[in-house]
Amino acid sequence: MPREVTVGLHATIVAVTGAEPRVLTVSGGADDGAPALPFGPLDPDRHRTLELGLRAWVRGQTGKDLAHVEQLYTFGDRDRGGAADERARVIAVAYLALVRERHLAAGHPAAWQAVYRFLPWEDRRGGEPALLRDRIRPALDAWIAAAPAGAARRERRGRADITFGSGAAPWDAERVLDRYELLYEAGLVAEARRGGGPGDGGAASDPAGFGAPLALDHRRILATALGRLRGKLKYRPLVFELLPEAFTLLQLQRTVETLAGVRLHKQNFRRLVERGALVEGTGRVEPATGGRPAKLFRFRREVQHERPAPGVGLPGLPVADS
Amino acid sequence: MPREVTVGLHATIVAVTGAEPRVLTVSGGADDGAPALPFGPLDPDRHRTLELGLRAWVRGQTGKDLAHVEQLYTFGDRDRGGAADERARVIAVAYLALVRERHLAAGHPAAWQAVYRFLPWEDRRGGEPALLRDRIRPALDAWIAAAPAGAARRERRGRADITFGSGAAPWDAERVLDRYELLYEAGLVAEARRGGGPGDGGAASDPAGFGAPLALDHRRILATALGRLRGKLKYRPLVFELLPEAFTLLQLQRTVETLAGVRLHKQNFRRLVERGALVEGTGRVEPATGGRPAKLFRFRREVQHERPAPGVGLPGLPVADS
DNA sequence: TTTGTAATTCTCATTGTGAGCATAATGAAC
DNA sequence: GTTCATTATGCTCACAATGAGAATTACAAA
Repeated sequence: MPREVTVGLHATIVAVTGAEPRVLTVSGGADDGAPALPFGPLDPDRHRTLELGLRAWVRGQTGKDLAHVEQLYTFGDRDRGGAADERARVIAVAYLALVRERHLAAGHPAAWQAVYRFLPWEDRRGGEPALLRDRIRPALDAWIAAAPAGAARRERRGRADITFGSGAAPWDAERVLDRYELLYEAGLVAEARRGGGPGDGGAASDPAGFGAPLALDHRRILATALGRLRGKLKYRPLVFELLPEAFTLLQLQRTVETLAGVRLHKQNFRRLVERGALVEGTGRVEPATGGRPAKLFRFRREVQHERPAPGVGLPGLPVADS
Repeated sequence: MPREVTVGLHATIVAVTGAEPRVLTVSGGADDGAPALPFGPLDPDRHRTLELGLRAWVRGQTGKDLAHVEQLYTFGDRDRGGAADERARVIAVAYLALVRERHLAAGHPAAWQAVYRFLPWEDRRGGEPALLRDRIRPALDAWIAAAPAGAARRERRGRADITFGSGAAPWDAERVLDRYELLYEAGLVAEARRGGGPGDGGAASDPAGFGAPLALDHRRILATALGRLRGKLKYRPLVFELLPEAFTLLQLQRTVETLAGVRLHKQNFRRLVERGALVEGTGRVEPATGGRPAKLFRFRREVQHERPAPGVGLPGLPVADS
């Protein structure tokens, strides 16, 4: 008898609070202790569309309506990081959702976690993190050297240079998934060492320094989500889904930086925002945040119907603030 | 008893021949006569991954191995353009595949069709097509005028301007899906008028001038594929999957133009290709194609490991050849 | 030889991007 | 009450990328 197929709707729900991007996780019910992304099964009888199905169970679990929702990717490997299920084949349709508040309905097993706990090498706001220099690059060098000399080794070297940046190639903030997959192939993230045995390398802490693991292939999904989010910031006004109604330009910039994982040049950032006519002043000012009071702005929703790609442009290179 | 879920793997197989992008279709087995994209069901027992499943049945059907394959989107609406199936909920995972040859194993019900038969407004190589000026824009104007005056109408106007271009917004070649969906909402494509009755508006010809329909939601899938392909051309060297081993720069340019649906400035195009070090000379020349003989080039596969985004840049604006 | 068609080389103006200087407006420290 | 730290805001400059086109070269066919 053929196995059945079930469809799981996975949500990567992202908010930004305290200058950190955070993701909603539930305590992992899987075979290891790692937290998991929340998900609900598709009810083929009740959910008219996949997205509506997702919204329905998220509302049921957290009492919140999702603002921005977009489909990310469909994962369907037979053994998605856990033990293969003998009874049913599980297909995971992953979504990215953005929410403003981090408030949760009380009594839920869900919790907000800093995204960079799971992908620490992605946060370069303070320059290249020591983790990258001291641990990841050496480990990658070893992985490269482990390949037979010649084309195979050059291939590994090239991939590492492109994904993690090097002299020639800068650092492409969007290649989040490429980087995670490279670390996975090199056997450096805990998930790669999970043979299927319970508790095998799946510690929720991060002793090795290569980021805390998530259940099954959920860290891959999170990497997909962060990469997509970073890419889309450039040409869609997504940041505003994460900000309060009124905000200062510095808040806006910090939120973008937080997601992009790099610092931006303040004056140029403002030039872009103004040129794009993305915001309009409210007339009010934010009472002193430590310096000269900042004007408060609100998002001009009309831009979406005015210009083709109204995003908060990320520059090519990460640039330090002056 | 809950309905079962089955997963279909849909392939948008694209090749470029005779200065036209073509897509592989099969004669529609659905409730109308429109052709369909080929697809095969996921076998949960035999296919280890979704992509392997797709490759397996494509190989079985056409005897060909796919070169480039990427996942596009997962469609799961209950009523995906056809009559709702009472027994099973069908989820469609759509893929884009690129192939070089258009040769088909003999005796197959598949056929290559020009992509622009289904999306005629997307081909602007000869300037804005008359279809757009004479039929689509007037029809859209009527649709806009049909909305209650005020915000609703401005919203429709804005969407039409952005997706189909206007004075302010140029023409964004990548917004293929947006355009199709707008035409669908405005009730202008045949699929939108299919109530479910057989033969209802599903004629394979194109009397109304809004493109030939495909079965179910397959034209939506095709639009997704073309949009993705156009976008990815810019930062990935995908064109070369569609070209022979050796080619002239004009062949390369024509292939890009064919997919992008716009003419490009020859000199600038060559500058981009050279600057990107995407190709290398073979030393041979193409014996006269009508003028001065052209050097033959081959793709430098190494670039993929050298630079982060080695694409054949599409310019922002469509520019006539000089 | 003339003509048509491409291939190839160069210029040039305009715009966009990365960086940095200078000035203004606050609250907190002394 | 002056100084200082901190942030907002305005302006300039160099340089790279882009869009457009002139000019020149190489070949086949008429």
